[in-house]
Amino acid sequence: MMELTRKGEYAIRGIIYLAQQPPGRVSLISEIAAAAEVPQTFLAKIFQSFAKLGLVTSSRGTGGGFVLARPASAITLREVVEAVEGPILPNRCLLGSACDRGGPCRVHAVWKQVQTEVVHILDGVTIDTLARNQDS
Amino acid sequence: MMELTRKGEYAIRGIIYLAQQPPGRVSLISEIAAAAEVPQTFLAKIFQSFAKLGLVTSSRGTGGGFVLARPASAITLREVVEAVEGPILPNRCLLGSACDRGGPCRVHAVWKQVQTEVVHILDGVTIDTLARNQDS
DNA sequence: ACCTTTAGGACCAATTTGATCCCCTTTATA
DNA sequence: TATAAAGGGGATCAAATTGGTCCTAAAGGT
Ligand code: SF4
Ligand code: SF4
Repeated sequence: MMELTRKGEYAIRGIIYLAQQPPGRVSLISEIAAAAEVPQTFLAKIFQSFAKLGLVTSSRGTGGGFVLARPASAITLREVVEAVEGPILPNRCLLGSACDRGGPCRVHAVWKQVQTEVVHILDGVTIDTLARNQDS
Repeated sequence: MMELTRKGEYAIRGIIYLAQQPPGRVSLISEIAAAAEVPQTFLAKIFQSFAKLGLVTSSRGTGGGFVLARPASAITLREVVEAVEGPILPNRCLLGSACDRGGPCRVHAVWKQVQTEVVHILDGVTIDTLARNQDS
């Protein structure tokens, strides 16, 4: 239950690589894909989502590629995950106001709590933390 | 992300109904399905899982049906969810010891934390709590 | 025997996931 | 102003998962 999909895993690996580059350095999608060991065309889609959400800046043409749009310390794991997997939502009923049955039941509050906790954890982790190498 | 499937939702609704019955009262799957508004044959499968895991006791033939195998206060929401959805596992790498890539990365610890938190929340909720009606 | 009720497996349609391909647009520069 | 080098976006597709049905067998009561 609650498994991250490949897309989410790839997204994280990809943006971590980008965060490990010298600030301002432009990376090609082919380069990122190779480094993160992810199918290139698939990763391209993922980075399109990133760009649309303003996590990364993309530029086309010769010399184009991707750069982080903000410092890695200002991008949270939650943003990255939600960019490709959609909102953290343990139960559908957390989106629509009420249940399709007779009003929200007691389980509702539990899912709400799960959602809150997970969001909190993921909000507390920034990409620069993840990008730091094992050593130190 | 992290959505409970129909199966999980049905499982919870079904076992809550069972918990709301007078202790020892045997319920037919048809009765539970009608009350919980769940496809009967599908719910039957779910209760089979419950039975195999010892959450409910089943008996066949005339007068047969399902009863909780333990008091509702001794069945946690986690048990119910895991019975049908499998273990709480935010990332595959939490199951196999190490990653298929170069050893567990820093993200690993985050997923571990998510898992621990969610398990903790779900372990803290018992079915009798959920079964109590809105009033009081 | 016969009816009732769960057990278990086979089976199936719809959806989601994981991925590839192709053509378009943008941009630098020869 | 070609032309090559990127990314953008849509169509498409196979595999896996989800959601659900059906049928037969086994067990238990009368
Ligand atoms: S039954 Fe409860 S948990 Fe399920 S959808 Fe309705 S309010 Fe949400
Ligand atoms: S890259 Fe990190 S989070 Fe992903 S599977 Fe490997 S250890 Fe787990």
